[in-house]
Amino acid sequence: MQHSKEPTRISNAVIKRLPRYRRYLNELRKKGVEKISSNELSRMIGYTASQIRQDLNNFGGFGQQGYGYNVGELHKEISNILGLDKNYKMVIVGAGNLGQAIANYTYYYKSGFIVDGIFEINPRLVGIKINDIDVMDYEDMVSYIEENDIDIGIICTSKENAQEVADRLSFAGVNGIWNFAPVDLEVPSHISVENVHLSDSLHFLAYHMSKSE
Amino acid sequence: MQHSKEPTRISNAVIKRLPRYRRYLNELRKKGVEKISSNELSRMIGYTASQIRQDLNNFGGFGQQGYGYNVGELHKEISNILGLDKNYKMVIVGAGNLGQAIANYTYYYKSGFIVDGIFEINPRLVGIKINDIDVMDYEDMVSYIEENDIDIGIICTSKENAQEVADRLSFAGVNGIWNFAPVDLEVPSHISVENVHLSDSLHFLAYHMSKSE
DNA sequence: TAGATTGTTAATCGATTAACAATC
DNA sequence: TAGATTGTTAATCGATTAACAATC
Repeated sequence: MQHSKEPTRISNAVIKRLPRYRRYLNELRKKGVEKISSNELSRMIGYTASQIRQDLNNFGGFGQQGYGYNVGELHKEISNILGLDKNYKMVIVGAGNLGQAIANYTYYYKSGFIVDGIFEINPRLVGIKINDIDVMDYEDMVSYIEENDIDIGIICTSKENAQEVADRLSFAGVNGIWNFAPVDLEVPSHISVENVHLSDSLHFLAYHMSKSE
Repeated sequence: MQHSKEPTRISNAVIKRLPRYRRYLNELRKKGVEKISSNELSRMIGYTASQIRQDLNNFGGFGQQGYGYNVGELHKEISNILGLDKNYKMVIVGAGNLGQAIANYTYYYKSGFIVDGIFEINPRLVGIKINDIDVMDYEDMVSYIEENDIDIGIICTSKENAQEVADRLSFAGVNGIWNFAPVDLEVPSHISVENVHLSDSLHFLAYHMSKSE
């Protein structure tokens, strides 16, 4: 009860649920729904009402007793908590299939994640454009990141090159790394890493498929 | 102590760690390392030795007291547990950027996941090949899946179409769905769904970036 | 045999759920 | 006011870690 807000560290289990809350709230908002109770949300999302209230109260009391939560307001609060009230400048490293796919995949633009450039070693690809984004020489990456205040590096290289790329991104000063290479990276503690391990995901699916037969 | 093995359900927390164990064991194997202790593994992977032993003992005693674990053997055991001792036939639904990327991304081939076909509504794309895989008419998907014993459907459509696709895949008889659309699907309980929610992943990264400043 | 390391039980920690008083 | 629903504390459940006996 002393001091300001957010005294305790919030667990990742809670944070992982926030984007999902946000997605449902966004759908409700688009449908013109103004108000929602934890019970109604529970029925939609599948988490218990108790958990929803518990989760939200980690960040403050967004609801109103006897009424529920205001959909638009809660959506905005969660967006803010997630850090979506600003834009993020990103570069992709590796212009292979995966890098190209991510350059072309514009879904996340809406929430302020902008791909600013693509870096590649293969000289054949340097100079072309993908989805109107320049493919540049990997050797020029560090200076580019420094000069353009890039926030996030997206690693789309082979697993053999991924650590070297992570080192260079860290040195250049990104704050976050979105890693698609199937390897765990070592980076300075002030840099955040989020892994998308597609093969792990597929193996997890395989497990459940082979069990349910 | 009665009955056969695996009496209790294994938690997803455990299963999620298995692909990671497997990756490290594979690297060790390639380096020619034959034997590893839970303590050495712990130092590499970052889980506690206790947790590693606990995890592995959910499936049986793969180690030898006073010695440790045989790398090759353990790798194989984990592969089997995950269901990687067979091949999986997959179809991609949606030949947009993401679908094309996945068709081109051949990383998971190595572990027996084979893309057999791509289905698309847009008639302009029907008939072309992507990475030597036929793009076929979405209308023909159900019969194709039935005739070719497809195991997994990969959903790369918009979120608006994803549920309809999931319904059709379920009807056609796939056992698993790998869902890249940013929406949670409803499917019969015997079908396994694994979500890759790229925007959620990016939002999770954004949270940690904005907190560590 | 002595040393090492597993397999497994017990203790701890953390996350989820239940309950209910506060309050709109 | 009565009814509804939150915010929050307490109870439960499950997962992780510690400890150690079993055993190679």
